[in-house]
Amino acid sequence: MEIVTLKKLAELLNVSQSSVSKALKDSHEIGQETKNRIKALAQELNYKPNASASSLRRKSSKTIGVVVPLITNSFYALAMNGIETVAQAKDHHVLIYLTYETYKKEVDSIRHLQNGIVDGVLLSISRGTTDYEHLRELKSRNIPLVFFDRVCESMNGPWVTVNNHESGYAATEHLIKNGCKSVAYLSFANHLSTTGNRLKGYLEALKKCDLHLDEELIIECTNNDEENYKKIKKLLQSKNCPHGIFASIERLALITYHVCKELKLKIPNDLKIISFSNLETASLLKPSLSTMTPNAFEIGRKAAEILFENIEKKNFKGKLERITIPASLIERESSQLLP
Amino acid sequence: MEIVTLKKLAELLNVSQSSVSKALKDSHEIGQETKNRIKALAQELNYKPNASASSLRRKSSKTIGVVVPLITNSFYALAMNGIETVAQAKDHHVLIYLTYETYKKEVDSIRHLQNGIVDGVLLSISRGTTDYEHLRELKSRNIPLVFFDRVCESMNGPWVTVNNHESGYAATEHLIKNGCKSVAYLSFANHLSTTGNRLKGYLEALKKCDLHLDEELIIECTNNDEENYKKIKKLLQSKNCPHGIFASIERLALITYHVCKELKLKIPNDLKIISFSNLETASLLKPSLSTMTPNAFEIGRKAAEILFENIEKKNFKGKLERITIPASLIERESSQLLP
DNA sequence: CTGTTAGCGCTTTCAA
DNA sequence: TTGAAAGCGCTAACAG
Repeated sequence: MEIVTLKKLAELLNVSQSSVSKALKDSHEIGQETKNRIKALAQELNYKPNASASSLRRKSSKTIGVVVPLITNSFYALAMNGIETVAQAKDHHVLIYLTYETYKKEVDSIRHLQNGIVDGVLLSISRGTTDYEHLRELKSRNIPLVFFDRVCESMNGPWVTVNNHESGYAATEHLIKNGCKSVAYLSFANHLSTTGNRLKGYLEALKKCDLHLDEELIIECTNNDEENYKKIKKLLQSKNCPHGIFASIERLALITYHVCKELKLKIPNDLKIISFSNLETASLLKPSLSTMTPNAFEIGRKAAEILFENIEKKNFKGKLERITIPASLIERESSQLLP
Repeated sequence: MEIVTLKKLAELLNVSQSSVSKALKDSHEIGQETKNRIKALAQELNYKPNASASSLRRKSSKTIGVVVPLITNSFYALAMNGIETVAQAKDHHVLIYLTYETYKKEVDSIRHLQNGIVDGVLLSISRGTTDYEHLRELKSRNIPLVFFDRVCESMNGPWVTVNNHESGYAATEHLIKNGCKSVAYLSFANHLSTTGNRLKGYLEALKKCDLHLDEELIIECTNNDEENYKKIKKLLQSKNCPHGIFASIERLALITYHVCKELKLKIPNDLKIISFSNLETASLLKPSLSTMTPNAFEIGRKAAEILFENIEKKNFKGKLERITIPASLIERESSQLLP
């Protein structure tokens, strides 16, 4: 089966290619009569505009790109829904790129997006990224960029994220109030704006509550879950074993649950836990997991909204929107105060 | 900042545009000397090939599209990893489209993919899809299509999926062997190849085990979780309350857990549960959830592999690959045989 | 080894 | 209201 192009339609109808193009876009320059004929044939032959050609020409594509580190993280899955809601209203497609927390894939993705393929980009930077040249390139091509969740504080761009510092503070304070005399922090990539600020909140809470800061209670976790498991196990077996654990990301809380199972530690009796998380099953776990829960949907929605503002008035230098949306502390069994 | 194109590089270096193009592709037609000069300048000026232009010209884009109903489902999140592994090896990008279980978004996505933007498509069809015209269009444009997970049995295409019938049988039989005299099936869109075949397996197991088939124990669930909650609650409150429940998808098992919590039903004492699921937290739930677990990564990996076979020998009519990968029965507390 | 040339399919002046 | 023509940036066949 032959592929139908504007040219072919034009030949078949004995009109010019440009008339066909205009007619299909409902341009006022074309008479109703001709429009109808053209549209009818296009429909019949199942004409589909070639996306590459039109974006090459127009340098715009009715598509936005979303670049995220992982999708096995409930936060991103939910944020995506918020993004989609807006994109749909604006009649744009959404392309998702996964970076798997690596710098290389992030650069690749941004580069792929750099030419005509999208009108704007939403990005949550990956763990491996410390250099931002690829983002500057993107901006230098006038492709609007909005950070969400993990933002780049050293770049001059709009963003939407969680109130990480305050929430980190609140989570730690919650554990202390519920009786923990020592609290460990399971860290993940402290250079990231999210987990880095959660750490700051943790430190601040220790100070305010007059708890001694023990460096050994700050566990540096990575993408390697087996290692994380070992580190956490070691912590919980040491005589330095803390009363409470604050996990900076949900994966680490789950690993802690597994370790406790192995070591037969009772939560919250032997150890209290709270975690940043959007996990749907938090309330069904044994014991149910106390969480600091970001409003993922809203963060996605708002970021997309700002992106479209930037796309629509590309040349207008508006104010720099940087929005912080509070997370909610949801107290469940894992951090319960015991009688 | 000016955008750098091949033409500009050519002018600056006093060579032809085609030489630049070839040099950057490391063509053997170009001398080492010239190559070096060209590459150096390209690097310096931060040249980025225009993806639209080159795919318009080559009619190939080094990109594949993956269209899935949802990403808040751990199966798809994991399958994506398998797909990515292959795509990466083949030096292709992956674009993800979410259909949110709707026919409209599936058609939109497939149409968007229909021109030049991708070299091939992986698809798990959405709940709302019953008409396949959009897929025929895709094929008529010679864009290879491979189904994964939810396949379209009435279309003549390759696929990779779970052994749904057998697994449905095994899950049901497992409940019966562990003492359930009656088993309910939480269905979801029986017209889908996955859940439809699970239902068949369920029915077959009832028959083989001489259990009476009670139509009222087949609960038709939808995308509306509130309604699903009500339906399941009604089932568990009725005098017809089954001994066991087999959930066709993981969301429904979680809802059942919530209902049991509300009704203070003890699992597995009052009710045993097993579910199709790739949920990471299955073993941490209270009680831990018995699952029939598809090999999501492998399904994604294999589907991508077949897609690339199709892309690479586009005109070769190879055999139609239709692969079934077995799921694993993982017995946990929720379906335990009681003493 | 290097360059010339002709488009890919579409949009957009500008002229009729 | 319609059409002619130029060109987006790149590739590839062909010539030198």
